[in-house]
Amino acid sequence: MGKKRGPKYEQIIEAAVRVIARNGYHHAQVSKIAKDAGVADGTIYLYFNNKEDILISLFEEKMSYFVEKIRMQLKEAETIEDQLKTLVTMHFKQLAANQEYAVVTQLELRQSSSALRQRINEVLKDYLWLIESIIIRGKEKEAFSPHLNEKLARQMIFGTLDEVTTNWVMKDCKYDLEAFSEPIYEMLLHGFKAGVKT
Amino acid sequence: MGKKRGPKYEQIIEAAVRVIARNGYHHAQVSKIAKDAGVADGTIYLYFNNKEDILISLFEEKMSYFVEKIRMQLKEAETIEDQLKTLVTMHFKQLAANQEYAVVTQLELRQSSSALRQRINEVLKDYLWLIESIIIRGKEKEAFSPHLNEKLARQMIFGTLDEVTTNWVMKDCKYDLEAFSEPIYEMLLHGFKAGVKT
Amino acid sequence: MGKKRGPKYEQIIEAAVRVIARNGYHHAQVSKIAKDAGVADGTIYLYFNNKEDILISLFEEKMSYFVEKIRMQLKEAETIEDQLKTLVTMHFKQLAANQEYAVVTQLELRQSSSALRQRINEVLKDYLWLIESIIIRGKEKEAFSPHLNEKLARQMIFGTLDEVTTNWVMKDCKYDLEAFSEPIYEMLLHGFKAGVKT
Amino acid sequence: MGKKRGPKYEQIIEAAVRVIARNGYHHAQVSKIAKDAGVADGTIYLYFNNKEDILISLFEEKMSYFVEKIRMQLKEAETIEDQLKTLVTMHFKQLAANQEYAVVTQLELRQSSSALRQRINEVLKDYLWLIESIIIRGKEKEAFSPHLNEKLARQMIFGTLDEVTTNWVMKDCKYDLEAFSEPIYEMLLHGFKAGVKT
DNA sequence: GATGAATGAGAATTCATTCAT
DNA sequence: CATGAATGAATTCTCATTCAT
Repeated sequence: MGKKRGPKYEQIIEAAVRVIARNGYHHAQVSKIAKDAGVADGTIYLYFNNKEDILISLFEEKMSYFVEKIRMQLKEAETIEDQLKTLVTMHFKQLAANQEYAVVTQLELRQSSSALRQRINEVLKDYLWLIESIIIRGKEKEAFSPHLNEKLARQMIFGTLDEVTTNWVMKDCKYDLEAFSEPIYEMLLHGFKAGVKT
Repeated sequence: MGKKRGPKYEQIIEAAVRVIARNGYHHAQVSKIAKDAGVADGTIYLYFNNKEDILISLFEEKMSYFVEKIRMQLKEAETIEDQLKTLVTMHFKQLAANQEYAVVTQLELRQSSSALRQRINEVLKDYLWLIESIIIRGKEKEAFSPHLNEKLARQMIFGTLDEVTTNWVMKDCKYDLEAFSEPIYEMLLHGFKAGVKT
Repeated sequence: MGKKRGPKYEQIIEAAVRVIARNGYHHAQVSKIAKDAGVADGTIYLYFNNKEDILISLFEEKMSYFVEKIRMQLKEAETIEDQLKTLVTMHFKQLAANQEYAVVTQLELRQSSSALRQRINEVLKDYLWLIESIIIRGKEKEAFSPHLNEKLARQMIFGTLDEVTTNWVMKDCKYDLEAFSEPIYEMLLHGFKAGVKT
Repeated sequence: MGKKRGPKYEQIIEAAVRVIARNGYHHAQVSKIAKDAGVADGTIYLYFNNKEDILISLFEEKMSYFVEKIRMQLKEAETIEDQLKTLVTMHFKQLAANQEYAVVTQLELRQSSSALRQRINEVLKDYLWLIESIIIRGKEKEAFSPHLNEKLARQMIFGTLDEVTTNWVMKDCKYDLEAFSEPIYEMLLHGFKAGVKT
């Protein structure tokens, strides 16, 4: 049974990100991760139950930090508009700041079996809910159309951010992702505002 | 080398869709596909160069039909608004009508190696360009904001449609996907109209 | 059952030599031979029982011609010494004149299964016996040592000619094989003369 | 990558000799070798890079021992004549002592692809050079004809020994191979001595 | 006679996981 | 705690041969 935490736990996760980013999901063997982490193959299994568990843990670890950072910034934002802007900006900013991780989440981890992706989605739920709560508050405060379907609006936000980021990663991160924050924010905002008296 | 066309070519593609949808990408062995298609294993290789070629061909075949159908419907649409509406509606309608295929594209085929996904993206380009051309015409006809970034708008459309469809597939296609056409269309339209005097 | 003879019989044999020489034994598929011979795959089986039969027949055909040519030349040779000289010279001369065939016999056909090589040896027997008969006559005429073991002497002749030819083929036939006739003849002759009063 | 040596390295090589001798080259599957060696299939790949590597290693291992043994015996031989005699005797003696290995080298290993045989020839070079050096010394010491072509003489020796051994193996090793040492030695010696004053 | 589309058996290799030390 | 040697299941593709036309 994986007994989490300990210095090696982090080492292994970091090694997994590096190995997957460099070699691709399908060439990221446990033995490579072990070597990169500076531990023996068997040691991996003292910290994780199996290979899938490494990937889930990697995603959990990184994602909770990702969401936490956004959650904190959102507290600074006063209006709903500012919150939406903050969300978009922070999403791009964090992924642009960690391109190795971006490659892993946008491209490599998607090659995992559908079973694993189900579990990854569980981890994502926290973030999706954060997005949805902005929509809900936007409707309450009449900043967004009262007819807005919250789930669909959330899917539009996440789908758009994800597609834009994936395109950027597939172009080898060679242009400025954060520059898209403003136009994406604009389009989303207007999409949600429709019918609101201004 | 695969000499395409012939009745068995279609049989094998259809069998591949069924086998992948039922067993998942990683358990879709060539022998299973052959059996389901009612041909010998070796026969597969008279029509396809290798397993990957089956998947590419499957996607090409289905996707070109998918796009062609939308392209034809678009001709009926007079205004840009109608065209956007048609795009969204037809996208959902066709995937809703072929749930087995939807599972294959939204979930299973994404597990393919990055090499294969590169080739899948090539096939997608035709569709992406069709979407982008609607945006461009929309700007020309001043139906959409003149400041609209065409690529980003295209990514918003595709990202949204894809995310909505994937969520639907992951919920086992148990609700009505086509019902989302209207609200999604509305959000997208307003997102693009922004700043246009009406 | 292969009903030999007919123009295609020869075509197929010649095609087999060419295909094996160019592609190597392991890449000489029946379909390639058929194509090169300008007949359908199935036609091969009207003239030969199976793939092995093509190879055996090829060897038989070529070998009987090879031996016949030597046998005829031997008639011109008056002394045993001349006969030995003729044998060596003709062996090299014929292989040097048909390098494609030399590659096939010296390198490619040896990769065949031991079962096939057993049958090839059967075909060789005629030639081996021709060699042996020279030895025997040499002993009778007291040109060779009376203690000579005929089988061993024959193996020495054939082993030497074969090794020399194989080395030549492995060096891409790029030096003059026939030039070795004289020195090889000399060594063999003296090897057999040993102890004979001269 | 194969980390040679260790008790299993030897086990696997010995198993390969047995399996090939019994089943023939083409039926010597890796799994059979593993089973015979008493290890798991995968273990093979901890010691060898691939199947071909087993065969090369087998040949290297055995051949270097074979040559070393002859080299040592040659030191005991004072005259060139003794050396030639030793060479012939030891060649036959060692193969006669290990009939399973003789079958492998004389028949089975020759079925390998030309790529593999190229590598086998590399290993053989050491032995061929040992033979050639005897010829050279023989000429220097005027035991052999000064006109002797060293390469051809070497090919005569090796070709003869090889042909005699192959004939013996094809007759199921059922007569005494070593008994041929003397007559073969005699023929070779006289072949090389020609023209030498005695 | 001639065709060629269809058949289907057979094997090397990888890599997540274990467990004796 | 940590190690790393050993395990063994699992799958694509080739090609000699057949037989309906």
